[in-house]
Amino acid sequence: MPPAEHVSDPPATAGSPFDGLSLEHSSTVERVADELRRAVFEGELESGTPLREVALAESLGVSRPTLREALALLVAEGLATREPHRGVSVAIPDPESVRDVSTVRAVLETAGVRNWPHATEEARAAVRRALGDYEAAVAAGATYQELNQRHLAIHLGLVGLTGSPRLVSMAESVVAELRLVLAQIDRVRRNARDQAGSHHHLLDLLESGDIDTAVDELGHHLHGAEDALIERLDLD
Amino acid sequence: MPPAEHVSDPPATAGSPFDGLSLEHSSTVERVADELRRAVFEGELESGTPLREVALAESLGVSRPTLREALALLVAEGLATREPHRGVSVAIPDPESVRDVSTVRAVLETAGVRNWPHATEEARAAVRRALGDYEAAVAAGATYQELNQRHLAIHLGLVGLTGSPRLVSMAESVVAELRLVLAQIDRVRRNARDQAGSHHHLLDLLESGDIDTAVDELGHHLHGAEDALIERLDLD
DNA sequence: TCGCAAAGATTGTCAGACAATCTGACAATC
DNA sequence: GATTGTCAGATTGTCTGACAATCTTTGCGA
Repeated sequence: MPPAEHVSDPPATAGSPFDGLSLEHSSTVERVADELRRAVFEGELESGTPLREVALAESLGVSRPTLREALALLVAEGLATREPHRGVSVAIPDPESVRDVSTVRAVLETAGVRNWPHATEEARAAVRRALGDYEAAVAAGATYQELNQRHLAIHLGLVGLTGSPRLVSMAESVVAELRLVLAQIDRVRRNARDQAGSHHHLLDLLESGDIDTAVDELGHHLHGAEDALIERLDLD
Repeated sequence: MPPAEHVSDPPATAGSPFDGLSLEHSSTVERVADELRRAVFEGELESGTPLREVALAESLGVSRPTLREALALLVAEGLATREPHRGVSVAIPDPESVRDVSTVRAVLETAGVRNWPHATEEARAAVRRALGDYEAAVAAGATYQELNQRHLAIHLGLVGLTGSPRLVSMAESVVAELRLVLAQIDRVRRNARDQAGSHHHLLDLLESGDIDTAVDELGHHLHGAEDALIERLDLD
């Protein structure tokens, strides 16, 4: 939820003596939420698993109110669902929500791509960097989780082209839901397709200024991803 | 926050004997959050007002943990901000955030308008109804608050044309921020311009199938609103 | 007047408790 | 045999009270 804390880097070469200082958010509830997210994204918690308050609180060494706040965060992010007097459980992705998430991605990312000519150079550089990192990870044979994460980072970068913090924040939210879906799908067979080619093509189109074709390409890419996800989801 | 509860109506004529059953959500924290939102939207709480936990809890007759959960909701919605060890206070709208909210609105509402031809008839009817309600309120000389609310309902209806619950939910979030801004601006002089003409024109364009012109019209409308808001915000 | 230490206020977190509600099993009734 | 009523256990929703950490303000001395 913290919408991209750092913003203004120190003036390039200056190199303030304080660089690796982030002082982990001391908020206990944030740390608990992070741990829960991690567990969800890594597939340690299966969809539908009830998150019992007392057990979890004790297991994590925090009090129940603190854990409840963390759970509320997870619920707000769509990673878990709460039913009155029945507690919170890990969200169970259904085809309908996958379709909706894809719709949202299409709207947000298309807006970013269309804004490529007017985006800041920094935002454009971020997209190039994300693509480079992804390709490097592919070449290095990274884990499927890292590939998924870097892949999604590219798409977040596209939304970043809008220059709108709120749109990026919204994109982060749906991407989190997507990571949940991916984690569940890949719980057993953990494979992440190499999609570097498609993204590279998209970036080439943008660099050459052919925005309309880029939008089409993005649409196809997202549609394909949506179909693939739903198909695999239906197998369970 | 409840993202459109009802979804599947009973099969048309079937009509289960239980129709008007909604049994208000009894959750205390929800009721507290509702009350706080109301107070913010009605301008009873000025921007920057610190929301002291003990005082508020006592004043509302709830315990501090319960109030804290409600505050967390407000913060998540962007209606309030939390600073570590300094507590929660009513968000203070700055020009930058107004600009960002306008950007988000433009993206979401444009997506809806572009989808007009493919939207469900129900979604289209909702837009017509919202516009009708707004015009009726104008004619009846309703309060500025009701006018604002009905006006924003039209724009929510536009986003509804996408058929995406998540996009609508996101739109609701930014609209809430906008209501906060409006409440603060109109705290003293409470005037809401009559904008029925512009919206009617937009709907006419949609009905006639001239989507591109409608998108342009929407862009102008939003841009004008953004400028007007920022101008008035700077006066304070 | 300015800087600094002590006091007060406020938040972050915890522990324990109780009522309301859900779940499931079993008995009672039609 | 199926529906309904009842009960025990488990879990959540909420409250009370408390304590340490931190922020803000007051007051004092240079």
